[in-house]
Amino acid sequence: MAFNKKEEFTQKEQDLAAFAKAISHPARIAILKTLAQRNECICGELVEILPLAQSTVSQHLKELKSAGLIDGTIDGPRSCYCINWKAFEKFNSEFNSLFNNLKLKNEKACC
Amino acid sequence: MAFNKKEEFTQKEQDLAAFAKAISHPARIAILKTLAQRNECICGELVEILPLAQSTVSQHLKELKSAGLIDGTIDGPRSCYCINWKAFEKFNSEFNSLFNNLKLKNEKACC
DNA sequence: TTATCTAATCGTATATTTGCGATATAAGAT
DNA sequence: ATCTTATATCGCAAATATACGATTAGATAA
Repeated sequence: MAFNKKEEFTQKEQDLAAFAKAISHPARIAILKTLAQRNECICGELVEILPLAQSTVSQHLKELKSAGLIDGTIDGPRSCYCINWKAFEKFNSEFNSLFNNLKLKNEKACC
Repeated sequence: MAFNKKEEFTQKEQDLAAFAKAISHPARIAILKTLAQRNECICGELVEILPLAQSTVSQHLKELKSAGLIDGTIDGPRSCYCINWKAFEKFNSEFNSLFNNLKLKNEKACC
């Protein structure tokens, strides 16, 4: 691959893609689902729930955090995570404005 | 990496992740956006719009098609693509049932 | 202090993705 | 039949992602 061409696209396209990339692994979906149900969750609980090693879970949490989908705070020797609902709202509204709004106009059959 | 552990998760988690993976690149977002606006589109038009080589665009189209997000038919020497809105509906409803419904109950502040 | 417990990071192996040029295929035009 | 034209596929190189064990760092307990 000569070069990464991602910067050649619009910021909205990159943002949507980045959010989608963050939720593009079942382990991260499972993490978010758990956080959504419990409102907050300790890292160790997630390690017990998921069929993955502690280091791998930690890596997935790091990705979700750096993508802005979750927040985390250190609580003594452990780490507490929760969902950043604002990021989900932003994704939802951009996804809708891009696809769901257009859908209403264009649902006629095609190829 | 010893093994790919994706099959260890639920089917819903895998389906959501697969859809997200399909839209996790700005080029594929741009393709879908164009198809949503025009209802259908010839491959060559997409190649002109995107800052990518023809072979790369073709590859992205293949991924979108095998993920079920678009349909394509051969029209003489060219290929016509359009969005499969059903796939978007399914993603939307699963995404909402997983996150947006829970959000209403759990929006209190946390970590 | 030393020991323990929790979580993050490092190092590494392997798998997958991204991208392009070159080639193949298939339909239409000459 | 040959020449375009449009698209798909192949083959390769480089970049990223996935996963784990080992190690490190930080807080509490003994």
